[in-house]
Amino acid sequence: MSSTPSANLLALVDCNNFYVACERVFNPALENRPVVVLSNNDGCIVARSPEVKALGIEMGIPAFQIRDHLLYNNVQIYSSNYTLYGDMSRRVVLALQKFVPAVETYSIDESFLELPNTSNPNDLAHTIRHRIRQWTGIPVSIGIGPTKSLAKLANKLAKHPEQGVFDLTHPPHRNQVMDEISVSEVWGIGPAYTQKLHAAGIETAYQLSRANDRWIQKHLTIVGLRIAWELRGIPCIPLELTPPPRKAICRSRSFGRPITRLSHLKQAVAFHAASAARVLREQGLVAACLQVTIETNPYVQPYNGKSITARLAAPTASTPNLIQCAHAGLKRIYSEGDVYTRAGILLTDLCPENAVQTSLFWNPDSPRTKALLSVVDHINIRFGRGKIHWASEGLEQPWAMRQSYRSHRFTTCWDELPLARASF
DNA sequence: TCTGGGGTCCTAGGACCC
DNA sequence: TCTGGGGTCCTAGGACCC
Repeated sequence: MSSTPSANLLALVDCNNFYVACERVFNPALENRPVVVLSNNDGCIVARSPEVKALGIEMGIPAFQIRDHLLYNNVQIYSSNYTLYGDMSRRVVLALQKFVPAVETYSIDESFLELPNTSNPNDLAHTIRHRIRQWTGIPVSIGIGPTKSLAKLANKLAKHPEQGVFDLTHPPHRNQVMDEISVSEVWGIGPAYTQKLHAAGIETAYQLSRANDRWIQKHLTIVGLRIAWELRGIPCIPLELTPPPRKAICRSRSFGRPITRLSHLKQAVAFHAASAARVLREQGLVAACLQVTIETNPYVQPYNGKSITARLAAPTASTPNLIQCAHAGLKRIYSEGDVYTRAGILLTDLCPENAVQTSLFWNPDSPRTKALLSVVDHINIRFGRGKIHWASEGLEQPWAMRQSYRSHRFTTCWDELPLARASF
């Protein structure tokens, strides 16, 4: 991991209502109309346009609970289209790199930038904001501060209409502003910490920054202490310009409909194992440990969730090996009669492929196996994911997730390019 | 009556993020 | 009928060792 001390000012660039913004880029008729994007399986609301927020529809609520409300208000509904959002996110980051060399991609819709000493940070932020909109179609807000936590807080204020950029660099102004902000708005302070802080009479971000270090560490651990220092303007969370090595790869999904048969669970588990194995190979990693999880509906009693962890005979990135291991685990935790709604795979104990001690007698990823997997990966990259897959992933896939309202993969799929019509 | 003490490693669970 | 998914970090406590 390479990290640089944040001596310079930092900016947090956050895409506004990112998933909705991506849909609007390719469908301008959605501008000024209420739009929501649903989670996988069309379950919950995960992105809302400002018009939807104005209707009082909260983030994260199950779509079925407000179906009538959505219909009545003519809200446009989209299934999540991560292929599209991932590609748009990549374009935004590329655009940011045109302005600043030090960019940390923090999430699909947020990046931290280290601002050059020489520039006027506010002018630069306004320029970046304007250009990102022009080049990608995505509106962004930018918060500026001497630490990541302050840049995050500034970004919240930049989200206010007509604002766009907000600067929390200068202490007297900063403290005054922080005293108006609830402590629950601070990055890293969730519901549990908020409750503890309120019980101690700490209500605002400013009060947290002034609280006693020993008290903070005792009740909010070292994590809370770092946040408090950051609010004082002392950098404790470094900018990470190269992503730290992955520690785990998880693939897990609710089913489109409940299933009971072992054969269907085997398909789903093979599908997840194949997907996780593909990520391993993309990143040049192998896994030594695999966990399989299956669950019944947690909202219906009796709930039954089971998982089992197995150590692989040797670290591997081979899809057939991982599927075999996952199936062996699945057989041990499956119980007939249960109605399952979800399955998942977790790969841990990851290490770089070239750092593995090979066995004299058995190497699961032999040159022959690697060549086969490489061909499979190349075909799927060239002709589209899933063009060929392992037979054990199944053909019918009755458990596949619901995606009733997905837009086209406009930027990554030849068959789904946007159409433009011209009339003369 | 009375049962050491210190270190390391691992895991589960809690808390947080987007 | 219908309730997301993928991560990280930290701590406490148990197991184990000498």
